[in-house]
Amino acid sequence: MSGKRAERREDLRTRLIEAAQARIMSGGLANLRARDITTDAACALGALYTAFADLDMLILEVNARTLRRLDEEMTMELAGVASVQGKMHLLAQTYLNFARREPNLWWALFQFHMSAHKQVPEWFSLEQAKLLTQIIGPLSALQPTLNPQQLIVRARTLFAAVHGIVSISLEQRFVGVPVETLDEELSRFIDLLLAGLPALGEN
Amino acid sequence: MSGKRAERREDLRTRLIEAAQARIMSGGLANLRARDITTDAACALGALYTAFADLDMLILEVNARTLRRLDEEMTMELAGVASVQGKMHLLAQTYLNFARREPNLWWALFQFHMSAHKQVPEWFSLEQAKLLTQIIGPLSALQPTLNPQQLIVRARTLFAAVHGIVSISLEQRFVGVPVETLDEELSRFIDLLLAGLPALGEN
DNA sequence: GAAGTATTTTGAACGACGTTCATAAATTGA
DNA sequence: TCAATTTATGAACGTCGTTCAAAATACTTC
Repeated sequence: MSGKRAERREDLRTRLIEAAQARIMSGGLANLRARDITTDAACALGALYTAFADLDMLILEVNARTLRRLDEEMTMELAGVASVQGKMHLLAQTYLNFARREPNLWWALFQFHMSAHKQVPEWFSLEQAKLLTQIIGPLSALQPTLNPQQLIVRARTLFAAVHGIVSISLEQRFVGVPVETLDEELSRFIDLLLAGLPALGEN
Repeated sequence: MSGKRAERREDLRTRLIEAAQARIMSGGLANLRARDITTDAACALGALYTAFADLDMLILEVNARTLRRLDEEMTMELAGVASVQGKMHLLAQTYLNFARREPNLWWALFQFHMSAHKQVPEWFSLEQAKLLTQIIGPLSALQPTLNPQQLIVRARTLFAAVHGIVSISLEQRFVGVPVETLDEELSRFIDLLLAGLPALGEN
């Protein structure tokens, strides 16, 4: 029976992913070690390379999980909200809260770059695209003249702006800037976007 | 004569910084190797650690140079511009152009995180703060009711937003989003900010 | 169920990395 | 000139991701 084989193999993959996730969560991507992961997952060092092509691919799986959880959380939060303004505020706040609650896993999403010339798998790109879809919903109401392609570009721009604000604040890159007022500052920023986006017209 | 000593020491530091800068420029921070740097600088491997505490401190020197050049470029570009709107547009465009022209050096500014529990030196934080100052100038005209501390926070927010847009676009994190229209998209975004900031009032 | 074959698991070994340090070379002061 | 002191050197160390021959396990056939 080859089902047993696949089952054991899948179990190993799951253990490795969960061990890696726990390690990233507690120590950050920079302190992730193949030997620690395999020890935690109770398997040999070499076993990692029977389940994944290399450490990068394992990290990518953890990142995919993180993206999925972020996406689910946004879907949950957005469920009971009717107004476009409320949705936009909630998307930004949920993003900020997620980053604050799980900073290391969130950081891993962006610290990670595919090494050498290996391509990011398509399934991961699709996972990323789902995040943009969350924004496109309310955005299309604010800028109804944009076509689908323009909506994607605009959604990416808005996501990037919010992400930049959240990330530069959380990593405390600039000294002497308080991190406590970030919620308020981000909310003001969304207000600014909400006020300005309709005026952008067909662009 | 101890002047000779200091002179030779400073010469070594300069050679190492320039070698590291060239290596980062051509291969990115991820492919920077201590052995490559010392070979290029025509000194022994151990010499690096007589001139700098470790590789991180050398990278920090390169990043400081990059920050200075970016700051100088913005000062130059802003020289002949009178209108607040023009200044804001120019700051964003200059930032984008710099990132496009020297992507690896620009990336190194943000990829780099001080390892372990070592603190970023004060002289580097001051160099970073100068970037914000460029924004505070025109910003204070747009929001004259903000006090100096509020201006710093707001300037950081605007910088972070623009940086997020530039970085996520340039690293092409989201597939299927064209990078050609980035200038136009960024300019629209600045328009949005310029239209909305005065309306934010005293916040 | 035993024997033979195929698959999987293992961890020692490899090469590359940042960093250190005993030693060699160079410089200084008398 | 020569001893004292400072500086430069690169072999060696510990750690990392990754590989691979060998051992262990699973499967097939009789």
